[in-house]
Amino acid sequence: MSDDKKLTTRAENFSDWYNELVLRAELADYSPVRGCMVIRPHGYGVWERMQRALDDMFKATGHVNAYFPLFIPESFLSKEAQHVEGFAPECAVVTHGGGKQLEERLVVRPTSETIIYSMFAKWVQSYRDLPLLYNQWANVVRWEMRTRLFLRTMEFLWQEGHTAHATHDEAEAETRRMLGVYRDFMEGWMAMPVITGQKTESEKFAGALRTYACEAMMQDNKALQAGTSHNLGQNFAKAFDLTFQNEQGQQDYAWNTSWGVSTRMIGGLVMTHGDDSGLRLPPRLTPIQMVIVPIWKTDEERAATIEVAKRIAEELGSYKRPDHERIRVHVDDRIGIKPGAKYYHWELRGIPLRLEIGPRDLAANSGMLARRDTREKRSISLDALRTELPAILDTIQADMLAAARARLEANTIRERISYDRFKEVMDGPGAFVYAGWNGDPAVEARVKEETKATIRVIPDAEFRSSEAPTTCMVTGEPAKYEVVWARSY
RNA sequence: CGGGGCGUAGCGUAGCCCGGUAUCGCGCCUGCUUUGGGAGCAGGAGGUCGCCGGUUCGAAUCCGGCCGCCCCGACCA
Repeated sequence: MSDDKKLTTRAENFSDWYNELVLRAELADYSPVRGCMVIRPHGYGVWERMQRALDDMFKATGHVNAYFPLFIPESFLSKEAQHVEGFAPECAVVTHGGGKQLEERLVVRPTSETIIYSMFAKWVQSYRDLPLLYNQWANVVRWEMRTRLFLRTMEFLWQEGHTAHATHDEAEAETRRMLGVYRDFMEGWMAMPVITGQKTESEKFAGALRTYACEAMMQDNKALQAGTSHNLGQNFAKAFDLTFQNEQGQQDYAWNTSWGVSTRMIGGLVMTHGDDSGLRLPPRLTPIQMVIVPIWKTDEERAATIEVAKRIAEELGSYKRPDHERIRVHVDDRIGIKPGAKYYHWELRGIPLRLEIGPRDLAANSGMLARRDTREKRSISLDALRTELPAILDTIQADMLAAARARLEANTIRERISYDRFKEVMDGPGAFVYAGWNGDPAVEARVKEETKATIRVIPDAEFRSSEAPTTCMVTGEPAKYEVVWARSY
């Protein structure tokens, strides 16, 4: 795809901007199958970085990976009433195989609770077998009516954690622990600040006791649910006869949790950090951290600058360097393309650093280093790259989080506002609005109907306002909770 | 599934009302000259005009049907 045209700006049309950016930065493309996308190497490279970081965090919190089948017997889904009600309408179902109609239809997993807990039931007899702390990296299918690249596709990639515990409290602690892992990942790796909290009844997972979520604010001030963690109670254990003998010798149902994040996070990354020149990738997740653009006039200069560039790339990226000192460098040695065109190319793709090396630099053993996030450009000694780059990348990572956090705060409303004012805000610029709620689902439904805004979360303590709201924004009745309202993806 | 828009070369488009097999830009290929913020010139390749049918001597264009995609709604990670 060509790089020569300007992007639609975010102000002109945020939605067009997003679609164009995803396509032109070569993160993904539309596929021949409606609602399904192809994740291209640049996008998949980001996903691989995400997987690696998260997988390390899961392992460090005691989890192990396993893999369960893509196909689930249709009857499994029906065993948990809420679950089937929530997922049946969006399931793809296999009716034929090998040219014959199947005796029992197979559902293509929309999520794997049922098949995983059916297996857990086989493996657990005693409290000594607990907890089971499993995770799987997989694809799932949900037959969506309306799709958008990364944000909602019919097939998507994710990880789903599934655990079984002896007590409610252990399961609750696990649910909260993994929500914290997600938050750490989103803030520490994606540089995307989130609000954590509990979902209301109407927004919780089908079959869960409680659902917790990480909500991030996109640049159009809409919320993106970026990760969820569910305390499933004993609902699935009862449906799949997942029982164990406890210390007292009695049979008891296990307590389950499940938690997941998906390729949707890549959409969140784009809408958190992208600008009108293209993508901006945080250093910890970008497939390429620095691109070197050699500049020359003569053949001799070309040979010399490319040679130096390649030597630097090899040194900095050597597998012999310790992991935290290794820099992912790409040399753009394409011939016949002017340096300026290369700058635009890599800026569109969000590469955090660009090093320009021309004949003048070579003579001084230096290069021009440009930051994608701030567009700052300065001279740097080539000998200093090795020692300085890790700190520069850390700075970019931190600055991107700080900028995103400042934007979140600038578009958050905490002062008491009237419901009329709330409607204006939602119809206008949008915001995260902290307000009192009387706890009535009917009020929630009415606000959604009238403003398209929903309660994103009942925020965790650290996010709540210093002075709790006393009245419901909509009815004026005493407030039961402080909640965060916003339109969402 | 309701509302709106659109299908012409890899991408974006003109032509369609007033039928005569296709315009322009970008990209791509070759050569030469270029290369510190989107190169220039010359030559060249690439299209069953979404699909099926109808009208006609003749259809990108008119008529009927179908399919697909995008956007807005209901649903949703």
